[in-house]
Amino acid sequence: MPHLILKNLPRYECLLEAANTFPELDPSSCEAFLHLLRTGDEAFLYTERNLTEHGISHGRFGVLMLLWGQSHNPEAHRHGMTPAELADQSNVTRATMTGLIDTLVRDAFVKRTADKDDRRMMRVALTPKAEKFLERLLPGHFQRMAALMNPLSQSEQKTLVKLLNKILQHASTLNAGPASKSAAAR
Amino acid sequence: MPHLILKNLPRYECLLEAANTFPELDPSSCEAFLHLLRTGDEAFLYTERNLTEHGISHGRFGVLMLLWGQSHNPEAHRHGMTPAELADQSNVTRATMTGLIDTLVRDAFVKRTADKDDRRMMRVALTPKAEKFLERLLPGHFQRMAALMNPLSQSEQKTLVKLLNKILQHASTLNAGPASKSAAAR
DNA sequence: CAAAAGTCATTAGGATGCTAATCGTCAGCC
DNA sequence: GGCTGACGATTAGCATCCTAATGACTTTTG
Repeated sequence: MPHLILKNLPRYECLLEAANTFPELDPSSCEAFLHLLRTGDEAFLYTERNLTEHGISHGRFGVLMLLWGQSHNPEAHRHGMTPAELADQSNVTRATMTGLIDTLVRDAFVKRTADKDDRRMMRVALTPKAEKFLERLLPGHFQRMAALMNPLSQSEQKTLVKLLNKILQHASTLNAGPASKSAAAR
Repeated sequence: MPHLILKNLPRYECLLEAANTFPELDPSSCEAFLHLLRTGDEAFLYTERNLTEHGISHGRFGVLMLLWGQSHNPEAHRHGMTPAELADQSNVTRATMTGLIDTLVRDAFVKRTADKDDRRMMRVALTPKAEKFLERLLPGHFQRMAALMNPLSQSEQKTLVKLLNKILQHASTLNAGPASKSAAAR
């Protein structure tokens, strides 16, 4: 499930040429956009391979990390999280979260317990098995991140983060803003 | 199908703290990695919304763009491309490409014709309907790319591309290299 | 020339994640 | 107390993309 289906990005000259046909095309923006998606795909692929080798999908890993982060947070108010909380802090729907939790329960990585106060809710918590699993998995995972960013000096990494953050902030407002159904002329 | 399941990236201090538990964790690399994936997701989401509004999936759009690029390439040797060529230049398998072409044929966006010389092969080519569709769709698509990159000056965009390219080159070798089955200790 | 090996497209079956609809529970209001 | 509307979790059905296996065809080789 790559974000960009193109393996070889177009040369800059091709973008310049295409801009003759489409005046809306800004070659510099387009180049940056394509590189962003392509690099993100490749980086994602590299870490995901590690996860699948350990028999866990990316989505399930994300849920484990969310729970792990919460269980290691001193401000944590309660034990475990509800499926709704997990879904809200992820980029998946509640229905999808139900499915993710299903498979995690099947593999004994999390436990579902009914909330005492509100019987609509469930609480999801890591099992010791999951803790051990993460302790085995995470070192390699972090090593891969470091390996990926190896060609960049620390200051280059800071620059990258700064630039990406500008885009991220802007994209978030763009994505959240036009919930008004009609974003483009049809 | 986001790459990163985390909506809110961890604060840098949390990474520093986690590095105490996991000495393999390089906070700066980790931060850069997470920002890369997160920003890529958000940027992707923004352009994909435009595509779904026009009733086309991201994968199908990619195939159309590949065919469009080839048909506008003066060096193009022959008319159309084979499914294998399309799959090789994409990030999907040949089986997936068959499915993508199926739906594109159903929507009359491409035509399948048998290759005269090699009867194992098919040739896939855009229909006039697809050309018109792209001419209608692409301006908005390019505008979205430009809008996304708007907060960055042109020189910042160049810097971003340069940094991303370093990562991309390195990640490509990392991904292609260890085809030797044993990438990590099990 | 004919068997073996390789290539191309496709099919079958599975995993993942979505939207929409459903069921149970809670909270406000008469 | 008993409706009514809102919310939490789940289910059902769908789309996408994967791996592995299959059948048709071409090329190589004895």
